[in-house]
Amino acid sequence: MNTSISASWGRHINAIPPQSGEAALAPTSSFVDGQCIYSCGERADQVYRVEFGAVRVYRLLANGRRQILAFHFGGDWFGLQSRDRHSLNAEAIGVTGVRCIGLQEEPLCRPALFSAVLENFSAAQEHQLVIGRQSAIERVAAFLLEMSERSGYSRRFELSMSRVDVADYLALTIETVSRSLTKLKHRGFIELHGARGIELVGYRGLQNLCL
Amino acid sequence: MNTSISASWGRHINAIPPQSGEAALAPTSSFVDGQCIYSCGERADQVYRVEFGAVRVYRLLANGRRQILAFHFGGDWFGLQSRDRHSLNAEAIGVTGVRCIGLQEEPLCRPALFSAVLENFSAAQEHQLVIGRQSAIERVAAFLLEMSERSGYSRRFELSMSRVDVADYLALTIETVSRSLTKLKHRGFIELHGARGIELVGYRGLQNLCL
DNA sequence: CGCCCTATTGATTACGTTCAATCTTCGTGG
DNA sequence: CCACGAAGATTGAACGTAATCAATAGGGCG
Repeated sequence: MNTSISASWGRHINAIPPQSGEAALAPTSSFVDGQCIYSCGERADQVYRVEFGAVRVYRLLANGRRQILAFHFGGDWFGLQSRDRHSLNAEAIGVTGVRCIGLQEEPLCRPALFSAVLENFSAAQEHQLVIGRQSAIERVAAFLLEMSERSGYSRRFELSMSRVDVADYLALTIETVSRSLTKLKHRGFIELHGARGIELVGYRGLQNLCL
Repeated sequence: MNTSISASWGRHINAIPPQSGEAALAPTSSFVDGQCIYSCGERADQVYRVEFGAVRVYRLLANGRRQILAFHFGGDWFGLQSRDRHSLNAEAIGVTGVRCIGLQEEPLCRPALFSAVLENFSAAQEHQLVIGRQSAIERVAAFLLEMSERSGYSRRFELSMSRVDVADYLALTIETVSRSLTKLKHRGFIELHGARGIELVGYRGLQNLCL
């Protein structure tokens, strides 16, 4: 059995009106924490870009197990699928702004979209490596480095997601994530500032853990 | 520690001359078992399509651990990267024919390529689910169903890869793969015919295992 | 037929999960 | 501003699954 999933909000209704210059192609919608952006089974006729906040893309398995496949942050494209219906769910993490672009307006083969998919693909492969062949502590170290990279390689940053999300991203339990963080702290690689604050003290040490 | 990796062959030299009709755009090369098609660090200026045989795409980690990210079979495109250099290795499994297409000749945004990437991306995500949240026996069951699907949903087929490859694909050890196969046999889901032959007796039972 | 490589099976160990209890953090209201 | 409560996070103990180490069996090829 796995971590229980907090109730998700219903779908979003009120879209922010399109901003001048961007015209009707790219309306921005705002979502609250946990709100669904799209869900498994829906038609996949839009592609999305995170404006602010963060997004988790995940799937639920029969027995309640959840796997988060990716986190997306400002500037990231997401929601592209090979089939015409979504096979995954996307939810906002905290207050999040998302720009939606209809695929009929947007040529599917636009270079920007192409490289966005390649980027997503590449990230998925990297993550396969992490969850496939890394130990718990190595996964957490890799995760912290990834999050640091996403905040412009800063030494000190705040995680936008809870331990449950981290665990379901790394295919671990929250307990193991917590224990691994504690070990990293004791080894002098990181400092913890509250539940979300992370400071990377031994950046190089963390990198050595990951390979 | 992990399974030791058999020595790989050097790079391929003698390409089969381009076939009439396909012109110089798509020369087909033939590879022997274990031969390298491309390796990590090389320039990624080509995209490939499997003509016959099979291909494994993998990465080696520092401590000798190997993760196979994908198997590719006849008709599959592979080798597309987000950066200009390969971050992975590709090797032939058995005698394998591969059609190479230079990216300068081929517009990167060609619809066929786009959907090929989406297909690869989708497969990578599915595999993330399997190695992230499935038990050993569930992974092996999922693998057998995947291989069956790749052979046209046939009930009886031959695996093209060894147990080591299966293990490194499923992020398990060969012993665990072997034990899981034995369990599946004892439960009446499959029959084993030699080391490579698989017969799916309880197709539905296998599917129930995977979700 | 015999050898070597691959696969299977067995025994033990180690790592992460599970179950359970405590502590921290953060939001709310007095 | 502090006290309270609830949710999230940490820590602890026992358990279970897969890894490891080791030995045997099977299959393919000379």
